[in-house]
Amino acid sequence: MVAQPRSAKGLRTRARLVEAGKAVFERDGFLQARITDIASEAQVSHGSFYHYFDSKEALFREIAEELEVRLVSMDDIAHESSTSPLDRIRQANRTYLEQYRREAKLMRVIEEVSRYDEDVRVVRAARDADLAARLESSVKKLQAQGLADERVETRYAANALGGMVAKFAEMMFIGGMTFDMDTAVDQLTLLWANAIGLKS
Amino acid sequence: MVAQPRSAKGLRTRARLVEAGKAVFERDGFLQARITDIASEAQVSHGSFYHYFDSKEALFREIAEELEVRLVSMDDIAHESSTSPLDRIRQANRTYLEQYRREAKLMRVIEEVSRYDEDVRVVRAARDADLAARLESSVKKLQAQGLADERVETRYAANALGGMVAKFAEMMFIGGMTFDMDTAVDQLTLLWANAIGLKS
Amino acid sequence: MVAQPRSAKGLRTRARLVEAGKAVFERDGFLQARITDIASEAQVSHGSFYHYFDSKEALFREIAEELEVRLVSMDDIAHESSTSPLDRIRQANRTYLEQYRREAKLMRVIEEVSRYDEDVRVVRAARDADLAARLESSVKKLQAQGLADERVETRYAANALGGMVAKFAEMMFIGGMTFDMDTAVDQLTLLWANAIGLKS
Amino acid sequence: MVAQPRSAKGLRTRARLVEAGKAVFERDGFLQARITDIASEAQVSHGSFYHYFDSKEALFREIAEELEVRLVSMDDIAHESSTSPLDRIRQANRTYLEQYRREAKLMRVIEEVSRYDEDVRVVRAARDADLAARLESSVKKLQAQGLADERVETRYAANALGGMVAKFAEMMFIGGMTFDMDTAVDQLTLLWANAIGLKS
DNA sequence: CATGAATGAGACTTCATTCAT
DNA sequence: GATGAATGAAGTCTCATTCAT
Repeated sequence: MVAQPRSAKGLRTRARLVEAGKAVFERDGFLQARITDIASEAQVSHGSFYHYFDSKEALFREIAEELEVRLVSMDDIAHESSTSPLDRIRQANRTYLEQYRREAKLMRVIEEVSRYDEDVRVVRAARDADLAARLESSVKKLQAQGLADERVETRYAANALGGMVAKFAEMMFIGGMTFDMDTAVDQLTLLWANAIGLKS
Repeated sequence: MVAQPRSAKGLRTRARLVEAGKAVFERDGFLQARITDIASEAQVSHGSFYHYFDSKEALFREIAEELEVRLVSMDDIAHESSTSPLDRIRQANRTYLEQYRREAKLMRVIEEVSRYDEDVRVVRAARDADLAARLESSVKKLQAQGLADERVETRYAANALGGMVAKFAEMMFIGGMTFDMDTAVDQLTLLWANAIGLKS
Repeated sequence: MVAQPRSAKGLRTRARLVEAGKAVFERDGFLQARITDIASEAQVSHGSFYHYFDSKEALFREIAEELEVRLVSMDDIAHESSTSPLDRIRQANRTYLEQYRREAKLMRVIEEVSRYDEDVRVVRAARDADLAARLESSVKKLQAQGLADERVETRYAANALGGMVAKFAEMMFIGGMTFDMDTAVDQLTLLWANAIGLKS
Repeated sequence: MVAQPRSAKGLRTRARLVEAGKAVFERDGFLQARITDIASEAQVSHGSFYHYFDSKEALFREIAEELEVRLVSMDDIAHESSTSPLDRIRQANRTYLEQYRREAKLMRVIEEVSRYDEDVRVVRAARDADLAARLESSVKKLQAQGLADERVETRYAANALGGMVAKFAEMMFIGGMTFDMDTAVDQLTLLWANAIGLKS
């Protein structure tokens, strides 16, 4: 049973623990991270951790959720500024890769934890689902306008192409494979546009 | 350091441990699996495990490698029986999905472990790299024949499209999303062929 | 060291803590009861507890003492209104059982704590001793009047018979054994009167 | 999950742990006893404890059960050698007090733990119930032979008088009150015989 | 008087691995 | 080859109590 901080000081301490958690998780991974390390990184006693969080899992879930929320909301912003279909796709791909790069270390841990923590898996999957839903409606619109291949099943395509970008980002920023950012954006955009048969 | 079994009995015991390991890893995941469980599943005393394997990791690596070898070799076989480029792509996609389905439980654990065990990650990545390499040479050939979009950078495309299929399989067989197998094969093939601008 | 409250407000807060303590101890037992729970039950901050009590033990001792005082003092009242020796015994037994029933939950905890807190054990034993002392003088008087068995050693009898009633109450109200109240009073009285050879 | 020892050595180690547990529990009480102390008393490593017992509670339950079994079975033996009703009562009382004295330290801890461990409470209560049942049938028989007060309800009397002896033993051997053994036996026997109106 | 943040001692428990038989 | 007893490092978590505000 954890307490919500009721004072400014408590709020600050809690925030320090979140920051410390991020740093330690990024550095050591989830399993290797010890409560003790997180506490001392945050300059609080070991027991104070348990004022604010029930467990290591609870802290990680909060960090993961916060990241997911941030990524999705930034996605939204990105979309508004686009114009032509091709530009929108390019913009979305660039945004995705750049965000992934910025949070690559944490993404690596999220990918790890999502394999054995159901809560994190759900949060993680929600972002993919959200992305896929938007892609799907976008492809549908293009088909309706006669601008995309009619044979493409939108649900399959959205998940496949969304997965393609996600996996590519993972290979690029976590897997250690070397790709050039601009080329990556261009190529993913080209493959995507081709795949759905986008007519410029 | 473990001894290679020299007697038929030792060989059988070792094989039983591998089978037991597969069963327990599939059931409990890597972290939850305990040596004790594996040993008793194999009807072997707890201590005997260490006659044959250095550690839990060592056993898992062997199981993972064995699976990867099997998957890649089946891939090869699949390829020989194909004819037209489109059929070859279709056949490759179908084979991939079917193999993944067959070994989904173990694949899940491999995905898990590859996040924190470097050895497993390398093995896991090797398969993707192998697949990508073949895809790359295949796309190159098609471009040379004027049958594929010249703008496509083969290395990027191979990794992106290989990743697309891999990720789709994961969503389908581990992530719990519902897709129809035949439709999945068709759609992945369509997207792929479109993506590289395959001219029939 | 704690301060005695000097203000009416402090007095009320202290009383609330005592009430809350009783409730929580009755509900959770002594070991399971946490200061936090008692404080929040009393609508007081966690830290305020230590304004009024040195420790969980100190609070419990106060509660236990207050209860013991109540039981004993009510005993006295009961005695004054009795007439014949048999009636007095009956009345004492009934009073004891009824008081025990009323405070059964707390008695349970007192029995628990008296096993590992010397102070509580002393308080608890004092009541038995007090009761036994009165019983002893009562039996002595009866012997002097030729109304009770001369062979009975008053100190042994007082403790044995007092213990009999105490233990019976515990079995009945804490141990979960089913006895009828009126029958219990009658039987304990009969056994008691017989035991000391009371001549009516 | 604990292992049953399968070798003579294991059997010995387990027995050592039980002995060590008894010693430490008697010395420190249940709450103060630490696994570490029990293990080092038994000259085994801390972790070895968990080969044989799930927890401190599990070990204590075994010790308590073993004692109860021993007490009840010794009771049986005692009964066979008696002759007249009065002698049988005297013999039973003496046996009870002597056994209690012999195991007083452990009885103290059992009384303690039975207040917060349901399993121990049940085991503890079973002995009282067993004793009460035998007393009851004994009183019934005497009533049938016209040798005991007809007004006595056997179930109430059995529990009350059984409780009397039990409580007296506790006061005498745990509570620190000073009583002479022979006098105690005589007086309890006298009170008991009187209480049920035993006609010699 | 009241608050609640901070502390840290202290114990439990798990399980991979070693080793004597 | 096989057994299973023994080890002990390592880390989690609880909660009574203190103290600055």
